[in-house]
Amino acid sequence: MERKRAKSGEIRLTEVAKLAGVSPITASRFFRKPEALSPSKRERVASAAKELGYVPNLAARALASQRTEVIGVLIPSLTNNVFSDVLRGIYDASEGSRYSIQLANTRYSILQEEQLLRLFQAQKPAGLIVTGIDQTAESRAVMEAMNCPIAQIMEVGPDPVDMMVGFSHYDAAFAAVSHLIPQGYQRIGFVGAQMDPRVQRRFGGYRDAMKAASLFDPRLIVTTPVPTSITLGGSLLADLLSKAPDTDAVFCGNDDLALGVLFECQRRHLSVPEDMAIVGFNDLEFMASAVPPLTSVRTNRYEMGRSAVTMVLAAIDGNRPPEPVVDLGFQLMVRESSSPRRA
Amino acid sequence: MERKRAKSGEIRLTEVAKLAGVSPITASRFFRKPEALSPSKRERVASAAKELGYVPNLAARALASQRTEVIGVLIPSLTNNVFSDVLRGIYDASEGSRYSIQLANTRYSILQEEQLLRLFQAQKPAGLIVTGIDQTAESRAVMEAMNCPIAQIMEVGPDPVDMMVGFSHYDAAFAAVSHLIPQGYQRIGFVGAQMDPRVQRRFGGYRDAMKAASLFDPRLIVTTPVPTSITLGGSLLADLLSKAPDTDAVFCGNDDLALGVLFECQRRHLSVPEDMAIVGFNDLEFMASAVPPLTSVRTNRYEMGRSAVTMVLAAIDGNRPPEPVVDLGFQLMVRESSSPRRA
DNA sequence: CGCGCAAAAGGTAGCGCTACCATTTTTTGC
DNA sequence: GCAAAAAATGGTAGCGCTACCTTTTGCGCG
Repeated sequence: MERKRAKSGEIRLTEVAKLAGVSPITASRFFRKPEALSPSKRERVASAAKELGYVPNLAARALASQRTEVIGVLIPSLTNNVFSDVLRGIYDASEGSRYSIQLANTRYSILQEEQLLRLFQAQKPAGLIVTGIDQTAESRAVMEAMNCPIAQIMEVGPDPVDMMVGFSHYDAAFAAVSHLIPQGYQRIGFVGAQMDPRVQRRFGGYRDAMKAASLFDPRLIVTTPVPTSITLGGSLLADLLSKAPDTDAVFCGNDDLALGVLFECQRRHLSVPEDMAIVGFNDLEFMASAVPPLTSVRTNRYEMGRSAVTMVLAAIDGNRPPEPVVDLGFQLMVRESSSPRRA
Repeated sequence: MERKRAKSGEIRLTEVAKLAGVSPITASRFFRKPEALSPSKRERVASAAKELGYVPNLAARALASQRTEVIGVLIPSLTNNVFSDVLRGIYDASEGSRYSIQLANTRYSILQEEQLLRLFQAQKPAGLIVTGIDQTAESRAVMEAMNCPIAQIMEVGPDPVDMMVGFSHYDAAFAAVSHLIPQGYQRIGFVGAQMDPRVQRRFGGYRDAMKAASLFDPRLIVTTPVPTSITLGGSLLADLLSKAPDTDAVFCGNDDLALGVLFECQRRHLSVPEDMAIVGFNDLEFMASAVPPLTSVRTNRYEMGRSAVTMVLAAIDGNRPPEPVVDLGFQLMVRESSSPRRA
């Protein structure tokens, strides 16, 4: 009894072709370029496929055609609301294209990122979207070897691997802090968590804006590598106030911290902005509906995801954008929490 | 000039085998079962692979072996914080296993879900995790045809496709509302958004708890199919108060709405809980740090993701759990926002 | 009515890997 | 010290699909 390799038992393209009375290659074309078939054959293949419940084998397709219809996406966190907006943009833009998104989570670890990139490499994605511009040399080497369009998102900077869509966190933070100063605030604290590269650049903007106004004081700075959360914002404000009780404003590394700071102010019966101004970063949805509404830096997260995919898809089709680096900018949303000081 | 099919140009296993002086199949084994090689060959293959920078071709592997090392995950939303916790559990549990997660977003559409399931089917994942228990008949048929372990998460119910990890949204809502009543609240409103199946079951719990106490009144109910947000919570409370100005408590379909309700109360100078009690659902991180702290129903989201993956992985290895349906329960977190009424 | 050309369809030969045996080498038991 | 069992290795033949090229068909036109 001849024992041959077990077949998968699934319907194959050949069976569909046979039922439709065409050659396998014609059936194959039906799924890839239906307009290349004559209407009669198209009809026959379609009904044969439906009758048999044919499901194409993507692995076989990928192997034979040497390409996949997958776009890999690397993001550092799923918990952070910021990325959910980026992802919405990514998913929306990929909708309708025949590409599907493969998401991976680096957890803010560049080593994890390196590993995931190698995993993606084995998958030969048609395109790649990675977060940030601080990859390891090894990661860069892998990306450069991947031979597919790559978009770095969230930031802009020199020396893109391929394409870039983002904005300057430094400039945005600089603008936010520079807005507070003429409003009459002097003892402006910085609270930051996670301290990933982007938060560090925001800190840089804060520092330089403060120095430019001769207001910089290291006692006004409270940071932690702990992942960000709303609760953490409260503790960090408590720390800040114990170090610098005369703090009259806080620039927060992100909006979650800002909301935590607001709650802590409420708990301490500090009124905002009279006793304490608050400025956040990202302008998440709740900032406008908090009481009082909180000032923040609006960033175009949805659009960032959307453009990254659009650029990658265009590049796959050979239409590279004229300018590989796109700066989407930011917008300071001034609200009651940073109103001019009356004192 | 003979024109043959273009090779990918990448290093293949054969090349690695040649350099290592072993047969291709031995090299292949090195990557799948290294302990089956003698130490000397293992060493030689390893260094050959490294020297050539070999990257395995996953498509070829999947085609030849008839399986993949991918677990498909279908969730309805990326924006909703609830799922980010589930996803963390999923990613954490898959870490270390050789399986990778392929995430897809149904956007609360069962038709989208159907389509994505078909896409997954073509990929032959080793396992599948889907959200909820309300799939279309067509979706169920696809899942049953997929011949891989499947876990439904977020809810428990009768008739699992395969396995289930969740809790009863009905019971949780019933418990939350039943807690409010003996505290002295009578005119307890319900605000809900999105109104996906789980929120509808929460509403069922609310309704039945209210009816059981003879407090049910349709004027106390405000819902919208619009996706949930914090801001929306404020508008829904406004609607509720215009329909039923004597409302003295609100049970919110989720925590975002609850926070929005809190902000709206602050805006209207209604004190919580004296003028208005608030109860949310899910117990997101901010509930405990809000001012006042907000009562909510804690759900084991992280654990849900973790167990789902653990169960699927075990099932892949042939170790099906004795009980296919796991109820992770819930916990009512009573906080100041639902303190006993003084009036 | 045959010619030329484009469109449609088909044949062949892999894509890079692993399942399934068969074979060789090493270990073990007595 | 030798047979039997176990471990390590190799040869062969696909997995299901599509690239590449060739052949057939359809059709307008002189």
